[in-house]
Amino acid sequence: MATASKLSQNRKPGRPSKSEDLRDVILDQAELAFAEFGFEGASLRDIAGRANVNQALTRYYFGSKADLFDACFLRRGGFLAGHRHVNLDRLLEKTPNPEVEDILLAYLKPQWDMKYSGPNGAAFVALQARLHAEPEEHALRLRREVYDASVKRYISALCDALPHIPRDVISTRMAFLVGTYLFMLNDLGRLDDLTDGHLNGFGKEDMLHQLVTFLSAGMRAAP
Amino acid sequence: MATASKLSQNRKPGRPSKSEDLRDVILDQAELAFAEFGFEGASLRDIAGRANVNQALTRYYFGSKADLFDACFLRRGGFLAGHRHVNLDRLLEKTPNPEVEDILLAYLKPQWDMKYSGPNGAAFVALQARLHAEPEEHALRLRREVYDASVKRYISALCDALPHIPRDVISTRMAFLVGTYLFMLNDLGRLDDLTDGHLNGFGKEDMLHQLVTFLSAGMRAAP
DNA sequence: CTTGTTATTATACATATGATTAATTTAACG
DNA sequence: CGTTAAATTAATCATATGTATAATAACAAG
Repeated sequence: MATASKLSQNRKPGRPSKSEDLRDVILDQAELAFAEFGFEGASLRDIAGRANVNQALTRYYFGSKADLFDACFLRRGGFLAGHRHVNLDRLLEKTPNPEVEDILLAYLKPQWDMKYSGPNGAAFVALQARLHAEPEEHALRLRREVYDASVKRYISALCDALPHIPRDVISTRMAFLVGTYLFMLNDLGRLDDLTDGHLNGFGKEDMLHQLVTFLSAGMRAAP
Repeated sequence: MATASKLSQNRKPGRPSKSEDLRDVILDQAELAFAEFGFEGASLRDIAGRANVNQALTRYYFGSKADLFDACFLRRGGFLAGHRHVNLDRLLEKTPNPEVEDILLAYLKPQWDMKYSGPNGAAFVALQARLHAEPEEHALRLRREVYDASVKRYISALCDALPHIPRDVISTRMAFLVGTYLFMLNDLGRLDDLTDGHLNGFGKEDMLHQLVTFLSAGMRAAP
């Protein structure tokens, strides 16, 4: 562990550790606000207020509101993509020819865990769902930048596991999958409405298992 | 077909046919704007401008901005739910014990057709996707009001077709399904990104078929 | 035509917002 | 301590927005 003096050497002068904290505090609160109200609905004043910080600080650190949103998304999105990447590495290392279920689980689990890691994790799920519903070109670029590489690796893994199914079909089904789990995670709390409350019997892990079962069967279906 | 004189008798005095048209023109333009920019992002001025109408007219006809949004959603949402209802009626009448594929197709086709019925149909799909990503209580009530009854009927039909699968599981999978097709329809134009352009070979009908295949397999999966 | 009701517009109001600038504080360093 | 650069704040700007009101236009009825 680095000593305090070493840390202060690495740090640029005039930039104390406290400021790094504020940067993250702003990001955390922005995450919550964007998730709850959407990009247009959230206001910089509100975000700054939640963070107990002057509004101009958001501009100082992140530039425009759009830049703040991007920073928000890239932070946790990058973490998520990285986690997925590692999961697939480990799986392929351990099992040369993994089952479809295992591949899907490697993909879904990080998002799942994030959702239940706390309010900000859940907020990020909502953020993703919103971003997917956004038709703007910029939103599309963001998503591609963060996720595309990882998704393509998983498509390849699925192709290996399902050699009799054309790659085009697998790609399409992978897109189905993204919609399914995103929507589902975001809507989970209200799923009871459809089940007349019978859903309470399912725990979080049960639900993940159900999702994997459902999606694996879809992946395996003869085209 | 009613004569012009008869029509003018049915109409309330002081409410000429032209005004009914404007009401719909506003709804059409609001639909496009809400779909493109979201509820907060769309502005009444912009909507009124597109409709070549004074902004105060939106208030005159619909009240608040939120009311306009609701009217927007209920109009086409009601049409959609009705279409689904009829489709299931006809299916059950024709085939007492229909296949899962037929049930799902009856559910999905109306939305599919709407998407390709023109710009406003496509906009409504985007609107739905946005509304689903919205955590507000009001958005939830809207969706439930429009869709819940219809969805529950389809769940029952699926339970009959899959007697060995518990109702809870079917309900959950039906929720999966909604997420899948909504995001997919909304994302369809950009699906090429994942397939390196190979998707062009699939026509609209092919894609619907692929979706039904995928979802049917998921529905049938042993839980 | 006159009247009363509805449809439509022109205009104004109050406010919330993102951006911006200048001033102030904080901390590292010589 | 004093200097310097970065971090943080206070205050202002210009504007876009939803709401609201009053005036006008269109139209049916008598």
